[in-house]
Amino acid sequence: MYSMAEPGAQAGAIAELLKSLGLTKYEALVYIALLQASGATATEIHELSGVPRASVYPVLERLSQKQLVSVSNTSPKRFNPKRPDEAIESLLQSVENDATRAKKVLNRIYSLSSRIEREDQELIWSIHGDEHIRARLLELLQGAEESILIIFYWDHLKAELIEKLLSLKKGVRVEIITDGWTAPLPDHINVVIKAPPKETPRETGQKWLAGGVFIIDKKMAIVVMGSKDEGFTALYSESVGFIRFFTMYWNFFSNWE
Amino acid sequence: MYSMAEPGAQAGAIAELLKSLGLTKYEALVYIALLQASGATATEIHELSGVPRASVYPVLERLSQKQLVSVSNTSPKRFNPKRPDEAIESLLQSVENDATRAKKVLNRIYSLSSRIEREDQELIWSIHGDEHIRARLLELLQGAEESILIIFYWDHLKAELIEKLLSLKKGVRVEIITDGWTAPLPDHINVVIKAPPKETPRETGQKWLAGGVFIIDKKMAIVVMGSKDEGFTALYSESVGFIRFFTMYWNFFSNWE
DNA sequence: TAAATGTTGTTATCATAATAACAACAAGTG
DNA sequence: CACTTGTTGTTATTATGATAACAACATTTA
Repeated sequence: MYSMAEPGAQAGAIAELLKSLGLTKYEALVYIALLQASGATATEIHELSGVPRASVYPVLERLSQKQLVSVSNTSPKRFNPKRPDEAIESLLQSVENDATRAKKVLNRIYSLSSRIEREDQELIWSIHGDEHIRARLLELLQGAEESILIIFYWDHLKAELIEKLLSLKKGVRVEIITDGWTAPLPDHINVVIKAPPKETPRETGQKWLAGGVFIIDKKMAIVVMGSKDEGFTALYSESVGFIRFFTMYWNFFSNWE
Repeated sequence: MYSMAEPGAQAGAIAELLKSLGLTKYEALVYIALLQASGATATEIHELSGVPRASVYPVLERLSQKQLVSVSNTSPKRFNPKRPDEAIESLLQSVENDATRAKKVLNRIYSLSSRIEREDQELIWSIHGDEHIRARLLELLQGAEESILIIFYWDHLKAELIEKLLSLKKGVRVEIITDGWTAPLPDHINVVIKAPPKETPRETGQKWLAGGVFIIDKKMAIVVMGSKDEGFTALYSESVGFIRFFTMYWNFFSNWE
């Protein structure tokens, strides 16, 4: 039994997707099986889905609670799936309901709470992981109102960064120090090309060192650094000291060589 | 310690909501606590949330993976929550992504699968539960193209049903037998008032018997019946026998007394 | 300064509940 | 009878929730 055209092969992957809509693995598998054989009996479903026959019954019960399948009153019972787009739409709907309700309450808690003013701006926050840093960085850049200073040696992110910068509103003055630039240059963006700061053989220590400094509106700075093997770390802060330091750093670089 | 205005009291309820967005109970509780004290330390969070101090660390780790909190690199560490609307929006976003991907694949499976034609129309399907029946019924009525025949003695649903019927497109001819009608009467709707079929003392057996018959486009019939204490059951089918039976039933009623 | 105390962050361990998987059986069906 | 269906109970297995113990520091106090 090595062939069977296994739709069950990809079923596992889809099951994962359906889990975030609140289904269990079995519920997902059973539903998927039913789509391939509307009106199947419990046993047929069991065979198609790989779910133990005994488990199929309670699972179908739950699915019919959730309005994803209907049950015939024949003997043996037969089951019918709700059309997938309807099904997913209705699951999503209920998640969205929860989301808006949660949003409402949480927002109240957030604004209502006499949040202890802890001089957030004096703290330095850190983020780990390529993806997280990327997301946060783009988010922060998006919020820029006046000016952005950048030092940038990080090939991986280059394309996305450029795109984001080009999409900023005109009023924002952008100054960039980097090792190469191929995109169009609106007049509010000023690029200075500099060779990467290869402090002698970079292979000493780690390979593929990359990094960047971003200073936004003179009141928020983000520093990214990392290497292929150690992963990336970013710091960001509104602390005046932090900003002053990296502004100096930027100026130093800007006037170098 | 009986007062303290317990925001933790409702926290449990909100935690439930957040679970459908993919958070665990602890993740929810910790995040909620953080909203009340941005920039708190692990210990403070522990005190506010009731989550064991040792558990707070891994939970915060997961939350920061999910981009819901950021971490300072001070000692002790301090934590900052993402603004609740952003947070929820981004969680919801990822669920929606999964949903659309799932929808795509499932629809393909559904349409592609040489669904064994099992003469669905010969089967009779059943639904249980007030809410489920309501939802399905309205959905089916919505799909009507030509005609709807109705026998209706079910106070609970009356308002919604009327609304739905009035919202149908003009082409659909509607014939209703019921015990009372107060809404406006467009000329494609025809109502016959009849006293409920009280087959002598209805208290014999169950109290509050209610029910209805709906025949849509002469090719789909839904029958609802139930009582306050036993709950409701609905049958629906495209079986010709089923439809013929209830059409006769309708005619019988229509010409009665 | 040395000892005592408290805090933080980390790890290991245990408990519990949800889900998954299996085995057994009674009732129904042909 | 042989077979299938539907149901029940029991046992893994996993994810999550909860507790305990500890090393590293920092703070206090004598």
